[in-house]
Amino acid sequence: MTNDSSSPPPSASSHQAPARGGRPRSERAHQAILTAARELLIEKGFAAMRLEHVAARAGVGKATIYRRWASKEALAQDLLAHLAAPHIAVADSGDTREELLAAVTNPMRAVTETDFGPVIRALLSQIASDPSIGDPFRATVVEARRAEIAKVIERGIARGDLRADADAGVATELLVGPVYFRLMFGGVLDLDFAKRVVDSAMRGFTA
Amino acid sequence: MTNDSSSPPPSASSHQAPARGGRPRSERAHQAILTAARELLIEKGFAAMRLEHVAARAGVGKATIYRRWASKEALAQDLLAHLAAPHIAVADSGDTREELLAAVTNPMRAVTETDFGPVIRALLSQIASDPSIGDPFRATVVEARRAEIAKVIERGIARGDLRADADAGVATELLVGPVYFRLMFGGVLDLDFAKRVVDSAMRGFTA
Amino acid sequence: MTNDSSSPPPSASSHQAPARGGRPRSERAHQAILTAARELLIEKGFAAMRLEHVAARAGVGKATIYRRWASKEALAQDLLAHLAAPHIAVADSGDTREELLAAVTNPMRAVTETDFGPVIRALLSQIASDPSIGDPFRATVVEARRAEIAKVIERGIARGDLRADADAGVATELLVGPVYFRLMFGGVLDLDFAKRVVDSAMRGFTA
Amino acid sequence: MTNDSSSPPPSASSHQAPARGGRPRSERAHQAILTAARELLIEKGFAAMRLEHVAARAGVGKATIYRRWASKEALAQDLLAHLAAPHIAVADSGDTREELLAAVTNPMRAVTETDFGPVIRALLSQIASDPSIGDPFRATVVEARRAEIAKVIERGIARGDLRADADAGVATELLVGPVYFRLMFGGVLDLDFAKRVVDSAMRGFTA
DNA sequence: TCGTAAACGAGACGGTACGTCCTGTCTTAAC
DNA sequence: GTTAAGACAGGACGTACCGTCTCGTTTACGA
Repeated sequence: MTNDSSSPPPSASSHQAPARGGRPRSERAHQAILTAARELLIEKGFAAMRLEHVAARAGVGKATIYRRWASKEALAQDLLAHLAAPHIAVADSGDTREELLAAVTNPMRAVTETDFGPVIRALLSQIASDPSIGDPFRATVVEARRAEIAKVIERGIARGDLRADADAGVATELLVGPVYFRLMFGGVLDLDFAKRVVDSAMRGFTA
Repeated sequence: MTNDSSSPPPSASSHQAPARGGRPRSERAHQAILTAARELLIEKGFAAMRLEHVAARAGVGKATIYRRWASKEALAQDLLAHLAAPHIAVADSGDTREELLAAVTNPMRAVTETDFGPVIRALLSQIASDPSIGDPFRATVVEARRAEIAKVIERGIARGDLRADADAGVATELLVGPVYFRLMFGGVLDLDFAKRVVDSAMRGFTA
Repeated sequence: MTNDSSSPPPSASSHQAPARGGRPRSERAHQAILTAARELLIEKGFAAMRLEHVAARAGVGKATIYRRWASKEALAQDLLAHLAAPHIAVADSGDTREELLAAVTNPMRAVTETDFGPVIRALLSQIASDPSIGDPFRATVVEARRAEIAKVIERGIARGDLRADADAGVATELLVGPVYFRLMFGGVLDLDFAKRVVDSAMRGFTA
Repeated sequence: MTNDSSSPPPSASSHQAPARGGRPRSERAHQAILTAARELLIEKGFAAMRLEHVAARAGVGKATIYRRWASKEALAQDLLAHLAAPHIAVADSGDTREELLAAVTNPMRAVTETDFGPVIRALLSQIASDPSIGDPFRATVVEARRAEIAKVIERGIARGDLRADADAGVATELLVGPVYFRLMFGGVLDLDFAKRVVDSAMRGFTA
């Protein structure tokens, strides 16, 4: 992208006013809306979350919400992106097992210890069915995590800890899939679970 | 009120009329409702599916729906249970790898080749967040699949194909988790994918 | 009217449901809406009368109002027609002056002693500017009054009380115009005023 | 704050800026607002006239309107007063019938040939129901017309053309009432009508 | 020739109401 | 006593304006 930033539809985020004169948009209102939306999304779920109630809880007029986000979906996606970002990176620790464990515990902790858990729980259907939420989420959060895990596998192969033909193309599924499976379908999500997933994935089932 | 047989909630299924005199319930209406509900759930998603539209498409009054299901959730769960049942069992084939592959391809085919796919996609949030849908689903479908896979692992160990300490407690997550991960977050769901999941899970990543 | 009653738009009144099956429209709701609308129209005026408040005061959903009247204007016009009807007729009393006085006091009393006063005050602009209200009002109420006064003039001429060329074409304007003038632009509306209007109109100003 | 001359409400008109330093009010903006307001009042009526649209059409910010007029009512009343003023005076012509005719044709022409017609049509309800518009209108326009007609009657009596007890207290109602009656309730407003009103009022109906 | 001060166009603010739609319940006539 | 039809009270939708409040800019006056 080399254009000089003048294109009106703010492709990625929703933060900018459409520029020029007039009273600037209130940052206070913006944050109040995001907070109220997160709370109500968690309390009521996506379907039962009412923008009318978000506005009331944020102490804001409905128009102030619609000025920034075109729909409930867009607001929810913004929320999701903000919450997911901090729990993706896996640092190069020198210890391959430790890094694989981090690949499991990162999403697990995000999901059990932060608001990302209830929020993504509330939005699973939308991510899976509604491209207007799903596509941006896949393009950013999911791809970032996949890339991070691919690097873990590469480093493990380079260290000689993992076999040379370890399948990086399904590693994310094998390591993170179990976490989301239990998020949806129940089962404890603790460190022991994470370790058993990593052990099984490393050693395999075969005798 | 002195009768004791008229209590409305039919504990298990929703199929029986409360018996007694009067015009019997129409089987035609029942099927028409389920079909219309399935179609609209797939077309619009759970949140945007309107009982008003279900009634209209089924050529039925709204009261006829409420007489049989207490809520939109109950109707959706009924739909889900009917669609999930046929894709769980894994036959004893004598070949452990083949059985593990079936444990992956069973849910994968259900999800890609039948209406179970779009329906569960539409209901993921409800399953994850709403116990009134999630609990029955977990208690039946998920537990049945978990038990089926546990038997596969047991048979594999008995045959000597799998190591004695293969962790059956996370095997379902390792084999089926990847399928749901891709269902939600994108990625092809084909036989090659299933084989790579099974291979990785059997051999492990370690050198 | 000889048509077979199947035409859907109820040309005159707003009372009939569009017929056939289903729950019939509630007469209680209908009356409650009319009462609440009359009260609020008088209290607040036409412009500041809110259908939301009419609904609330009547204990009715907004849709129940919109099912019967297409707009605030239609509801107001219905109100007006009901209130105007009883104050038009002038009985043949045998006394011409008495009948002319009745032609003045009839609208004067309607306007000062009944709800017709505040209601028409609130609707003057609509009657004068909006044919959808004005035309029906003119065709019924105004024409009826004009015909009634024409008969009074005729009887007066027949009795020899009025000159043979008394101009019936402007008699309504001369007798009723003053009442509406004061309704709009202020001035007392009492029996003395009515008598002075009648005296002036009978004797004329000329020496 | 210790000054006592800065109090904002300019008692009579709306034209003066509150004086002192600063940029003077723009006469261009003032006229543009009045023009846009007149057009929209005529096009849409008082209730549907939006200050937001007035501002847009005048190419002016909303605050610029509110700086000059406290409300939509005040703006409308200003409009009305400006338009009514030129059609009130009745010159002493020496001919009583001619002057009485002028008393009828003055408001008739204002109403049929100038913007005063559509404007007052749009404001009748407000004049009749809302003292904030009605009182100033009565105090200026109506009283001025009443005084003008009283002088016509006086001159007519002095000339011996009218009877000594001709009732000046209802003359305005008798002469102008018919014009407003037809403005509201329909009927042609032409010279023939004016002459018939004057003839009837002068000669009376009595034989 | 500069502040100082107010008005300017623009547009966001917290609200209220709009007219539509949907929910879950209720009421009818027909079968 | 179930059916299709449809009215009911309630309440959220997304839009449109209200009257107020910043903004950054423009225009005049007095120091």
